[in-house]
Amino acid sequence: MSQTPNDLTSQLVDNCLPGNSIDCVILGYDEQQLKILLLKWKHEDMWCLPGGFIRKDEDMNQAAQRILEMRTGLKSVFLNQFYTFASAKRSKLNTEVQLTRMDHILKGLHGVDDRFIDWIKERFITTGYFALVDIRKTSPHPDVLSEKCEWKTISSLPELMMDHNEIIVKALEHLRIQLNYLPIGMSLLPQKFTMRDLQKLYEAFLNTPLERSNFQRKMLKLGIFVRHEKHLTGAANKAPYLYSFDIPKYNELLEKGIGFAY
Amino acid sequence: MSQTPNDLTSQLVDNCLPGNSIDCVILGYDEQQLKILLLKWKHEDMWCLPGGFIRKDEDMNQAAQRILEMRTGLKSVFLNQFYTFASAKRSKLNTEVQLTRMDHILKGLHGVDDRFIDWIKERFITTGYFALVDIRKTSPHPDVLSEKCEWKTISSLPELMMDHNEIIVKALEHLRIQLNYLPIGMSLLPQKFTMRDLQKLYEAFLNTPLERSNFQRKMLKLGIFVRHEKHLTGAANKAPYLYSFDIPKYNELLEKGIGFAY
DNA sequence: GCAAAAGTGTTCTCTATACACCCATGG
DNA sequence: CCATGGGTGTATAGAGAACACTTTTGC
Repeated sequence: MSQTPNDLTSQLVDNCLPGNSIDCVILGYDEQQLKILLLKWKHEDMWCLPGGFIRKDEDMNQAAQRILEMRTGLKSVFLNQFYTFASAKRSKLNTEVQLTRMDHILKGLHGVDDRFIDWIKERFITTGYFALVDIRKTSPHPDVLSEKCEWKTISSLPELMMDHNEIIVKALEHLRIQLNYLPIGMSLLPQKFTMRDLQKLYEAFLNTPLERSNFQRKMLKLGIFVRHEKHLTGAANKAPYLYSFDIPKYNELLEKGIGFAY
Repeated sequence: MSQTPNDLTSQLVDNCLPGNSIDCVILGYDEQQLKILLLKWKHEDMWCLPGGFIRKDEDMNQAAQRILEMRTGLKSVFLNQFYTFASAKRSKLNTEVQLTRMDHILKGLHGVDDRFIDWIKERFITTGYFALVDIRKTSPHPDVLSEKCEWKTISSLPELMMDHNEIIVKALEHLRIQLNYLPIGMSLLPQKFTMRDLQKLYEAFLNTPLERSNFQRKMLKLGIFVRHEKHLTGAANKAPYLYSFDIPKYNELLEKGIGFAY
């Protein structure tokens, strides 16, 4: 296994901050369900959040953007830091079996040597970011450790590595509390959508059904929508209007919070 | 300058995580104003947030509690992590003059050697915590670098070291967004208080005057208060009732958020 | 009695909610 | 013309805002 200045060891051990990492909870919405992008390890039924490390000359927020772009192909989407996980034992949450497998996978990679193994086994503090993306615009790419990168429905997530389940729980908690200040509609829906789409999205977040006609009226009264042509679905019923967001007005309103109760 | 196993250098360099620190925005309320606890450096007109480092075997949240207790004497108060500051240049925000002074102070301390200086000059990622405390219960203590530890009114803060002003701004932003989910009344006021006290507190947060009679009615309707005896101030007017929080009910309501608009 | 602040009442408006009704669409 | 879902109307109850009125306290 030849060592070049570009191999994994030098990329990480020499160029990244030791003991600090990033994990991304990337949220999407499709088929009326909230989904999270997860990675599956090579040859193992072991899932984890997309993550990475911070280069020595790089802002952590930049690093998170870089990681997000590598996994989704997306630039400039909504991305927020939400919590830093730093319990002393978090790297020890893996079982013996998991550790052995991890070792095996790592040693099979090109450019990994003992220096790398020592580096990665230290205590790590990881900062969680969450992103809101339009699933249809993403093209998921696995990283070197994984063979799959897939959207998983939030209500049926697999067991995850280390404390990654906890990280997701915390992300969703933050989401709930900040809901009124987050651009969920604009980030998660395609550019043009129906009021029904938007309602279903809110229902997914609030986990409760909302009254159709009141939702429509209250939303439109906010004055943040542009109405477009009607959308003929081919179904035997009245065609709904398509809407998009009036972005300046949307952002202005977001500052104050977009509150709902219905 | 003798080196013992208990000196500053070994306490920090050998026992703490490198490159990671903690800064605390400790919020109190007194004389109808929000205040933050700040430290003043020895011999210099240079202020900063109380902070510290994480021991190698210690959870970061524990470390924050330890730091808070050292500066205020308080255990078990409301303490929340809110953001991790990790721009690549944040340690380089100090001016040349500040750096020289810092060097001078550090070298004057017992148990500081070159190893320490090298350690402290590396890039640091700092995690911000904010605490809500009852000022009357605190007894502020300076740390080794500082000669004063004082409450400063939020509307007239001094210039702070590095990015500490930015950290405070971010803390207040988080506070504003999470306001309805934070136990501000219970944490910042003394155990017994009047409705007027509570109103003034909310006015300080919301930065807007509220209508007295409506505030009182709406608050009491929440059903989270216990009414006590009247409080005779000695002033020539009707004496107000004292109240305290019904803690179980208060916590239950907090989960859902205590919303205000008045 | 008077001033000041606490406590309670009243009125008006606005919003949330529930549900009724009509409209478009395709079979 | 019927079933289905979209769009609009309406009646009622409750919340919020403004302000009037009464009560308590010390001088």
